[in-house]
Amino acid sequence: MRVVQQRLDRTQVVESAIAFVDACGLSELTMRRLGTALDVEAMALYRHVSGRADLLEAMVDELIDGLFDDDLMTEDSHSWEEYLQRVANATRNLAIEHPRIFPLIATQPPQAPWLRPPLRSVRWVEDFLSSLQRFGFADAEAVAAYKAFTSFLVGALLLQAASLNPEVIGDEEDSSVGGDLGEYPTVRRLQGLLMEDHAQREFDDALDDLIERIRTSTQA
Amino acid sequence: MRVVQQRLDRTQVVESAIAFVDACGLSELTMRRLGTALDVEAMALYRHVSGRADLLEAMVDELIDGLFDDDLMTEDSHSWEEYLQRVANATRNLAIEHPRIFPLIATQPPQAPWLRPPLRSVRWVEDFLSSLQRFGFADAEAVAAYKAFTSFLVGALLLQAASLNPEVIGDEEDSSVGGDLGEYPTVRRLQGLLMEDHAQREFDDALDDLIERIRTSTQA
DNA sequence: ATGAGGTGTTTACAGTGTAATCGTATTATG
DNA sequence: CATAATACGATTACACTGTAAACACCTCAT
Repeated sequence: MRVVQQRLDRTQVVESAIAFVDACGLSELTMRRLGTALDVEAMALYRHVSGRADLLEAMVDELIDGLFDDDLMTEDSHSWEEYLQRVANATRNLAIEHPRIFPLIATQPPQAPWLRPPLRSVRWVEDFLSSLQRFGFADAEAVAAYKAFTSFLVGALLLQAASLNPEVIGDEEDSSVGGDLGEYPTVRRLQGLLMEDHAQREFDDALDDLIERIRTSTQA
Repeated sequence: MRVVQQRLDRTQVVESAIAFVDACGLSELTMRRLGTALDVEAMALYRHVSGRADLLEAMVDELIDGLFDDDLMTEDSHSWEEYLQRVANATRNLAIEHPRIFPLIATQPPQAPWLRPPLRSVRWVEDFLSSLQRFGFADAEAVAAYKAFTSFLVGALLLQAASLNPEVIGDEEDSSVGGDLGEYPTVRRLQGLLMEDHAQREFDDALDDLIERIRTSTQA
């Protein structure tokens, strides 16, 4: 966690907070506890962070801007379809690596009303829109694609992250998870199918379909 | 809020909590404050609710089960497409009427791992699956539709609710919301388009597309 | 009338975010 | 290098949170 180091750093605070939430969950994150994790009194954090709200915002910003460093993002795309696929999978990796923080990314009020989670930084919107325009998208088409794409990501990945969350209630191995299910015959019959995990395939299918939708919408 | 009444009621507690969050936001909801809103000491709430977490869960359950009472849900659908449209629009109404609670609906860990927000009650899954099967869906098709449909709803409506949230940061009337935007020429040029609100149309379009996707996927 | 639960109140306590103040270590300036 | 300025962490303090425990009352079946 914290090595021998004399001076604290905002980056260090934020990264430790991310690690802490990954390990213990968001509700366990406390200024005092994060302080002891950094071997520092709680009030020391306020030199680098204006408060808990600012810390949460900084964690989200850190992760979202860290997306640019994903391997998928380091090389250029040769088509807008490839670009969308790279961004989608990089974001998916993020959701899988930080399932307890992703709800925050999806939920925290953005800095401007037109910034949409999870691509909620001006830098990302610039990259997204300019990339699509580089491949011939008109203004309105690029903006429409941004909105549709962010909606898709939030929907697919928030539920993916939820399924990875350790604090989900019913994870007994019993097949009759919810109790009797006596009045719900269809659910009981299909429970096996409901529990099957095809998240990766469903994600890819939905993404392919979104790409197809964007394609026909820009051709028209 | 609370009329003259001698005995408190769990329903009353939960409904008051919903009204309180609608009015003041989730972070303002406090046992003490909800108590005074009900003209009661905070500890009295614990007779009807086992704690704050239980209260939040009860609020979500109340709203989700209340979906069945929406006008759109009272009459039967004559096709699975119509059913999906009714459920989608009823949920959309819910998100619009309670934008400050919808993040909770989308985020709160479900009672079983195979329950997906926002249709996160066994009763709703039963209704959804059995309805689709009534229109000829095979087992796996109905389950796949449930997963795709819930992802769509969460993505579209969480961002819709966020845009309605009063606590969004930048709502100055200034057109240069985020600051300079000097290094982001595309964003600056398209900012007007980004701020335009076509939520209803985008929702309908995405829903139509999802329906089309489900149709072709079940025919194959 | 009498007992027994159920319901609201009071008191109490550990834990939270954070404002204010105070030394000290670090850095900038001569 | 010496000194002044500043940044940083520690300490203390306070209002507020969720909730456990004990208490008093009201309601109601017997």
